[in-house]
Amino acid sequence: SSVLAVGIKLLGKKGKVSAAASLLKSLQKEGLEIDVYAYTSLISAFANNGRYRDAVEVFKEMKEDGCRPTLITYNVILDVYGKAGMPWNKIVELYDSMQNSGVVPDLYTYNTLIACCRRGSLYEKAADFFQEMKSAGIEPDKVTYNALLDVYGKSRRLKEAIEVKKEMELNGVSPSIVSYNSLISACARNGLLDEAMKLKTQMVEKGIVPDVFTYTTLLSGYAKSGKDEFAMRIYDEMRNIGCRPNICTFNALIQMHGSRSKFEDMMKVFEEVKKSRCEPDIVTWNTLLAVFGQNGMDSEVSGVFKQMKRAGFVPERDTFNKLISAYSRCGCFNMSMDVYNAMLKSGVTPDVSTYNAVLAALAREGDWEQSEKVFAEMKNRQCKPN
RNA sequence: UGGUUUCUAUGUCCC
Repeated sequence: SSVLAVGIKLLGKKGKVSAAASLLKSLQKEGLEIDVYAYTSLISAFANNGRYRDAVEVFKEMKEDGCRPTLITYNVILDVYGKAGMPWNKIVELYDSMQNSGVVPDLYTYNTLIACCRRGSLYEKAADFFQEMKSAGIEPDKVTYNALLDVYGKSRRLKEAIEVKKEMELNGVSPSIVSYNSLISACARNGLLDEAMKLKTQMVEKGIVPDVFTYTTLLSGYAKSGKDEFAMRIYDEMRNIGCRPNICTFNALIQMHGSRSKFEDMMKVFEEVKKSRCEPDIVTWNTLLAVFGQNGMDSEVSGVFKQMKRAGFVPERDTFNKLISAYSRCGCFNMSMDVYNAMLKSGVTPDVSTYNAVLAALAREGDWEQSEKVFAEMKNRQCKPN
């Protein structure tokens, strides 16, 4: 069975996580008892491939199978809950059940819990966990500080984020490239590009070389502030110093040009992606869909959707949401509803954004009868209107 | 430590 865990891990690393899952299933059918290592590896494999729902399913199955989760299993699934954007009470429930079954949280647990607080700007909760771990005698490490710093940054608490940087320095943990990138991102998010550039200078003075994260953050920050020339200057600088743009960098450029309706520049970047031995990812496809959708270019939307599927992408909820909205904005009401039905058929659960997009489409069409039905269905499915 | 876990960048519905 240890062999199984290693096999699952290897398949997961290659992105063949479905194969890993069926391997486990078939061995189980043959009567092999699946151990906690194998289950945990599979959960982890799903998580690394972004398939959080499947990861949670495996966690449920392992418990039904009578297999007791270990500390590591809990740590992995906590991370999954955070990345999947599970509601906070679910995360707390999991943390409680972990402790109730006698599993003692470790450094990783706390780091993961703090990282979970980034969603929803739960900086007070993060601070509580930070205290709790210290009371439990666990020394925060660089990941702890960086996670906490990032929570503050994402909660628009720049001052507190900077305080964390000071505190880590006082405790003998030097801010790393992650710390700087996180702070730069926090500044950029608040439109403080001058501050962001100062931090970049500071990191260089400390001997830290800006990386593709740094540059992409700054590029997108300038783009969002409407300072396209500065954004392009950043892009030039990164290439001049030999920092290779990756798919995230290209996506930021595609978004920048697209939002200015500079379709030719946008498609040039899209071509550049292929030239650079990069593969378009789900963000690339969703960005293109959104841009064409918002500009009423329905044949382009369909073309992109086809290309995306040809490239082997299985549309997820985000994509469906964007398509529903895109077709509706293009005046293609029927197409928009077809997408909604296709989404339901493929087993993807609508979320509040889906319902908002569908309701908006129905509103544009003036179909208030149907929209009342959808609104009722939304409440039936326990989906809270916002 | 038999193998599995934690931190930073790009896209996001409605208004």
